Amino acid sequence: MTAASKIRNMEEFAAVIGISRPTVSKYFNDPDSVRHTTRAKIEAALEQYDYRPNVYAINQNRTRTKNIGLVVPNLTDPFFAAIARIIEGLIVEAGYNPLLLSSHGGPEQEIANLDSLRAIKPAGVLIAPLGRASKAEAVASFAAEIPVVLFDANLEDVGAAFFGSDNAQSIGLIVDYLSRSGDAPAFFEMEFPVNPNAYRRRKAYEDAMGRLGKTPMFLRVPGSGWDFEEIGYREGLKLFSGSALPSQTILCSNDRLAIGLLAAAYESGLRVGIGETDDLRIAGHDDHPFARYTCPGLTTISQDYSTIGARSVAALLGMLESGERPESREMRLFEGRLVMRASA
Amino acid sequence: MTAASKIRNMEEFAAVIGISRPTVSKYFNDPDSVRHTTRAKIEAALEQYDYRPNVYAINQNRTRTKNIGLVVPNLTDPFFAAIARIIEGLIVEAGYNPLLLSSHGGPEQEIANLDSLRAIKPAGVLIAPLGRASKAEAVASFAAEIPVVLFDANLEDVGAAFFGSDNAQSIGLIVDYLSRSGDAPAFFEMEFPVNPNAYRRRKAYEDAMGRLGKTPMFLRVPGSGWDFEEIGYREGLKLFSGSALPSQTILCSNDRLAIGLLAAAYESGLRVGIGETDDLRIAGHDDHPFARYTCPGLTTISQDYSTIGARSVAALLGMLESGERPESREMRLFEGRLVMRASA
DNA sequence: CCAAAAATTTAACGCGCGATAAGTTTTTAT
DNA sequence: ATAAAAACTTATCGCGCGTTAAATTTTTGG
Repeated sequence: MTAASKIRNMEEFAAVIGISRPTVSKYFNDPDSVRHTTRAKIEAALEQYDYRPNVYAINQNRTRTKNIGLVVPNLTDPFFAAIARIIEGLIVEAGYNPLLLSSHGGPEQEIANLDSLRAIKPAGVLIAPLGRASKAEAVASFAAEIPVVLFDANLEDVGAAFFGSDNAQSIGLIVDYLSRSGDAPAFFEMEFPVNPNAYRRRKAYEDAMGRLGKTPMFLRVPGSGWDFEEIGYREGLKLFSGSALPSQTILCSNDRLAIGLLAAAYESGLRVGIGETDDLRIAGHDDHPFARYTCPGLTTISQDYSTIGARSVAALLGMLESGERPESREMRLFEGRLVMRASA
Repeated sequence: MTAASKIRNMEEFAAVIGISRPTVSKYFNDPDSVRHTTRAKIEAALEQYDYRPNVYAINQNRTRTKNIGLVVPNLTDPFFAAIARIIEGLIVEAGYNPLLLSSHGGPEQEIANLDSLRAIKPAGVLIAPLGRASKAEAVASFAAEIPVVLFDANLEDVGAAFFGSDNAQSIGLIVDYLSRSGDAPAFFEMEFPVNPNAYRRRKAYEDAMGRLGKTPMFLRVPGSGWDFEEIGYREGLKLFSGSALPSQTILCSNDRLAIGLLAAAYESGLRVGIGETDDLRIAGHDDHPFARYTCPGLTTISQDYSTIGARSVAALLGMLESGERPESREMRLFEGRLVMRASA
């Protein structure tokens, strides 16, 4: 376990085993490429001495490393923290080295992230773009240099593939549910959302209401940025103190808005829930990690992000291992699942 | 803006400017070390050609790089996500390159993180240890090799410095407040917490109650791991359906437990708040980003983590720039601030 | 046991940059 | 203007590893 003399480089390490350096080098690049007896010798030596190849020397002459970048819009959002964690695990499992970067909600940071990634010559990059705020050209030119797969939010024709949620399906599902079980919902959303999914959900809501022969009711509130809870709360207070609502059921564009709205309803003395005596129903979308613990628990749509993550990673690894980009851009949307809780 | 011929390395870059490579090299290591006229020439060329030094070649012969590791226990916890973001910003500001790693609540991952950090030869590392679950010896031996500053949770004598919250002060403050404004609080906590701060808070609660001449009332619930909301919720349901509470005021060891407990209270039909007609008061600790949006808003203690982050980074940078470790281990605890909301 | 195949060794180069020593040019101060 | 100081150039190593070609050894299959 303890090494008397510290090994300084691969040469010395090879020497103490009694194996040539090129063979050791081969081993580190692919343990199966050497005879199993020599592999055993090397691995035995690895136990004794704590030698590890110098990553900088390894990568110096490589045009591509074993690093995979993972860029998310905002790690402060538990939704992205959770999906990032899943994807990180998959990358490690595949023998690559994940590099997690958060854009903190800003397109400048997103571009800065891509720049730092360029510097480390990643094998590939997974990006959940900021969306509307994304400087799409910058991301596109990055994707022209380095294999990129997008997830969560799409940018038209950028990257080799996109995996996300089927907003049309999921919003349709929850509008349907809400309409069957009570009033058809009004749609609570920001006037100028940062995320393209928000626009898709708006459209999906409109379509779903149309199918049911009902007129869409929009509760469009001012506010920009990523402080969704704050916006939901602030605008909720206004809403509940003002004139009558178009519907006693409110579907929020996402859970974070709904969390703010629930707080506003509570503070306004409105009872939220599906009971006879309740004043209001509120539903969300995303199944945010905290949606279980709102008061009452938030009825919402659960995105299948473990599948989204898995498929995104698989698509990227496919490109890396084949060494070629797919002839056509793959794009898959996965269905959401209705999660019924007490709020609607 | 566009370069006809791609620059491949520093030699070529120096050639197109008409400057020698060593000078260019000097520039990249310290832009102020060259004459301002040559600096201007280089920076003008940087605009034209998109040359960037190969980070791997730069770091190959360095024993220390410009990388600073940042290890947090769990990025899924918005509290750590927020503090990580602050610290990241400070590191970038200082001209270093942050590397964010989450231990995902597990000591194995924490050690794995330290191992990956070792491979990139960081100048220094900031660690918020898992605490009780941390394999302290592993962290200590890491700190013997590489400059380390701990924050949030302390490990006895590990690292060059520790910055955290003064749990004795903050718990004292909120116990005092709760006692003055109503019943003295019972203390809701996990039986075997993962975090050493939890033990300090337990002790602080005991002391604070002692100072007030009251008998501590512990609500110790089973549960381990990091699913605090789940534990608070599950055990809260049991608590509220069982025998009478020792006090109508409950102070939770942290906000995430409180969030779960609030959900349980709501579901149990208990009204939480400071009003005459309310059944129960609940308070927390940490000022979790979502504490504003619970129903009712959660009274809690706000940790001064912008100061904790700033001091931690400053201490580490101090070591790096002086090139020597401080003779004595610095340890500072910062006071928490009472945040009064409707829950208590 | 022998030939063919596979694995390994030896020797050597190159990657992109940091670093240094000695010589040259430019700037600064008197 | 001139000497000293500062900045720069030229030349040259070395870092730790990947990679290759040719020579050698070991393994495999018949």
